[in-house]
Amino acid sequence: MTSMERARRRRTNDPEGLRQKVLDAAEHAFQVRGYHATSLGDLMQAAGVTGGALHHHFPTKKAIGLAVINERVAQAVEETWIGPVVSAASAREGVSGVFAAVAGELERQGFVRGCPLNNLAHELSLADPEFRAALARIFADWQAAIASKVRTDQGEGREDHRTDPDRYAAMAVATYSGAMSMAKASQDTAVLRLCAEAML
Amino acid sequence: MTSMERARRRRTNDPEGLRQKVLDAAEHAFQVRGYHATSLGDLMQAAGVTGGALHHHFPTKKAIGLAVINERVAQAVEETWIGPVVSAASAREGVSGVFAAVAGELERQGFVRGCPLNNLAHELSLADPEFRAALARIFADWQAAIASKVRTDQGEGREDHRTDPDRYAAMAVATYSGAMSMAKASQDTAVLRLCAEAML
DNA sequence: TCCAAAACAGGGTGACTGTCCTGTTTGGAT
DNA sequence: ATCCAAACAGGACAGTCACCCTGTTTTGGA
Repeated sequence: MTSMERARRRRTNDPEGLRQKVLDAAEHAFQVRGYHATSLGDLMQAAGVTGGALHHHFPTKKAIGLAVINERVAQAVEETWIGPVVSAASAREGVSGVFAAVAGELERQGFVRGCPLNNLAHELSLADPEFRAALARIFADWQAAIASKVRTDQGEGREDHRTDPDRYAAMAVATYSGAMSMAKASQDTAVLRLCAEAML
Repeated sequence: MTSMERARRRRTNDPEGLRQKVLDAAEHAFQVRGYHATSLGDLMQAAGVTGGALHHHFPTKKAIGLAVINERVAQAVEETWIGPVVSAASAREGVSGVFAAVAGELERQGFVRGCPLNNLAHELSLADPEFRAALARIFADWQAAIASKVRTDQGEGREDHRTDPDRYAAMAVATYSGAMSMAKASQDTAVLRLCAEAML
C-alpha cells in the first residue's frame, strides 16, 4: 500500500495544463448540461482534478464560468464565424457558408448541442451583470465583424449599396442563434439549411 | 394566539386556483432566473403555497416544468405570435408587426427578459426527452402557422410565388428567437428593430 | 348527518452543493 | 543544499435542495 502509492505518487506541477483541463471539462459540461446543472464535483471528476486544485485556480464557480466565456466561447465564435466570414469571397457567401458548414458538421456527429454562446447567454445573462457584459461583448464583436465585411464588399462593388450592413449583420447573427436553438430543440438541422439559403 | 389564529384560520379549498397560482409563479421565475436556478422554496414563497399543497398538485419539479411549457408557454406563443400573424393583412406584415410590437413592449418596460419558449428550450431541451418533445412541438406549431399564412397569401396573390413558405417561416421563427437572445444579452431592442425591417 | 376522498399544512430527511481550511508536495531562486 | 511561495491533496462545513411523510381540514355525495 505504501509502496504502491509511493510508486505512482510522483506529482508533477503543471498549473496551466491543469487549468486548461478544468476549462475543457467545464466548456463541455456547460454546453451539454448547462451551468447550473453542472456541479463542481462533476467538473472535478471529468477533469480528474481534486477540490483543492480546483479551488486554487478558480476560487468560485463564477470564475470558471467567466473563464469559459472569455477564453473558450469567444475563441469558438472567432474560429467558426469571424475567421471564415472575413476570409470568404463575400459577406453573404461567408455567412451562408458557415450555416452550411455547421449544419454539415452537426449532421456528421448526429447530435445538436446548440451554440455555445447562445446556450450560456440564455442561462447567465440575467443571472449576473458580469456574465451579461462578457456575453454581450462577444455578440457585439461578432456582429461588428460581419457588418465590416459587408462594408468592404460594398466598397469593392460586390454588394448592393442599398443593403444596410448593420441590418444584415444583425440578421445573420440573430438567424443563426435562433436556428441553432430550434435545431437543438428539434434535433434536426433542416432549419439551418433553410436559413443558409435565405442568407445568400 | 389561539383566537387570532382561529379567526383567520378559515381555509377555502380552491385546487384549480392554487394550481394556477403556482404556475403563475413558476412561469415568471423560470423566465427570470431559469428552471434550475429556481427552487421549490422560491415557488412556495412566491405563490404563497405550502410544501404539502405544492406536492399534492405537482409530485415533482419536472411536472411543474412540463405544465409551464404545455399550458403557459404554448399559450404565450399562440397569443403573441400565431394569433396576430393569422389575423394580419399578410404574413410579412404580421411577422414584422409582431417584431415591432414586442420591441415596443420591451422598451416600455425597460427590461428584456427574453422569449419564454427560447429560454426554457435552451435550458431543458437537452436535459430531458419529455421536455425536448414538448418544446419542439411548440416550435413546430409556430412555424407551421406562419408557413400556412404565406401559402394563403400566395393563393390570394399577396405574396410572390417564388417565396418558399417553409423557408420564410423558418427564418421568421429563427430570427425572432435569435434576436430576443441578443436583446436579452445586450438589454437593447435595437436588433429587434433591425430584424423587423428585414422580415418585411 | 355522516363519511370517504380530496385538499392542504408543516416539518423531516438524506443527498448534494459551493466554499473553505489545514496539511503536504513541488519547483525555482538563492 | 536550503528555503519559500506556489501548486496540489483531501476532507470538513454549513446551507440548500427536491422529495416524502404524517396529520388535519375541507368538500361533496349518500
